[in-house]
Amino acid sequence: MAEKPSRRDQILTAAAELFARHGFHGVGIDDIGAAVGISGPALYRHFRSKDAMLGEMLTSISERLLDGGQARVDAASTGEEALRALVGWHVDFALDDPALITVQMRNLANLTDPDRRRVRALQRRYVEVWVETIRRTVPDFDEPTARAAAHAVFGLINSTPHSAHLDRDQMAALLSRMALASLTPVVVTS
Amino acid sequence: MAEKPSRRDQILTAAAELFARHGFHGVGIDDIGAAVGISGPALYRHFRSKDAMLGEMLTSISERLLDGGQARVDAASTGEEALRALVGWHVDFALDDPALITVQMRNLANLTDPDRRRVRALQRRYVEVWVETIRRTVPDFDEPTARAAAHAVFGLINSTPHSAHLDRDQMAALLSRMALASLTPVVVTS
DNA sequence: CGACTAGGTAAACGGCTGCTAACCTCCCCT
DNA sequence: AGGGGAGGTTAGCAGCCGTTTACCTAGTCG
Repeated sequence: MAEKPSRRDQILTAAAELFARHGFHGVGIDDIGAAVGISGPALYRHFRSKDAMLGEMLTSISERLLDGGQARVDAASTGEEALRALVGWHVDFALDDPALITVQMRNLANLTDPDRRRVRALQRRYVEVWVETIRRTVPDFDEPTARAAAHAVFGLINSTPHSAHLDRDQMAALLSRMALASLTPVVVTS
Repeated sequence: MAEKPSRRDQILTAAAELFARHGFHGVGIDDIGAAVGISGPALYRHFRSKDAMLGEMLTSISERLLDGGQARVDAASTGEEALRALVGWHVDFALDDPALITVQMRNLANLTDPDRRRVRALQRRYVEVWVETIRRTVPDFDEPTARAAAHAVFGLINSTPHSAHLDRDQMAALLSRMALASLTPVVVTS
């Protein structure tokens, strides 16, 4: 049925789950192996090192976030529509891949220097997409304020992993509504 | 002579800073010692173990959060006033002690089992204070929704450490405004 | 059919790190 | 005046864990 979950990706998703739960240093190479049925150093047939796993994981997350966000903004015609699409995109991502979101939030410090630089650059570009979109619809925010607001909205949406007591659709509706409301304190949301 | 406050607290704040920046496992005992001018195993004159430091740090944070929040709610007369006070309290805490907030968010998993249970219990009570206060002013939220909303607001406010590009007062104003707006999507804020 | 490769195993090594041991030195205190 | 505790120091151990090594299979293919 489901075609080729190519070992590498299988390992990456299992590792993401473990990293999210126990932290990068709290997970051993043997734990990751055991999670995919093989054991221990067999992982080195697929990755150069444990750091490389985290590096690939985080760069791919950051790329997906940036590309998806950019695409949604480009597809929107009005600024308000763009903001709504951006919020929806990030909410969907956070709800569908809570482990990846958690790892991205917590484990930036565990990256090797070149990897961290790359991830940081991607994240910065993603934030810029948000900043521009926010300023289109909330003109009374100057740039630093819009940037801080973007980070605050990320925090709001990324809180998902800590509260799974609602089902997916309710959670998506709640988070979108709160995120948009937080950004448009003066305007009445439709 | 129960109080020997300086050294212990000095160590705890230094350790909090380091844990926040590099993660619990990313910080060595020697690093913590060096940060307070002494070196290495001298810390064991003050703490039983590295885990004990984290345990004491997190329980004290959780107690401070709970006590302060409860006090502010008790001092308020109306529900809306209580919510505003609660938001202000949490914003102040996050802005004044960003390292503690970061550690509390990221390093729960590194606690020993009994410590984690204690901290979890305190956090749950703090969340309950929020849930009750939210439901007083946003009656169309049922309890699980209010709980999820509380976590979302925590995420919003706790985003502070990731965006320090505004000065304290502006940041406090922005976060409070966004937090309140996210919780009262229908009502116009005064 | 034989050889190469992809992917897996178990065993061992080596560095890092939390913690202990042994010792030192002020300072306080009857 | 001098003994004991509070608080440091350095040296070293012990265990964990990422990585390497050597070896073992199945398939694939010329």
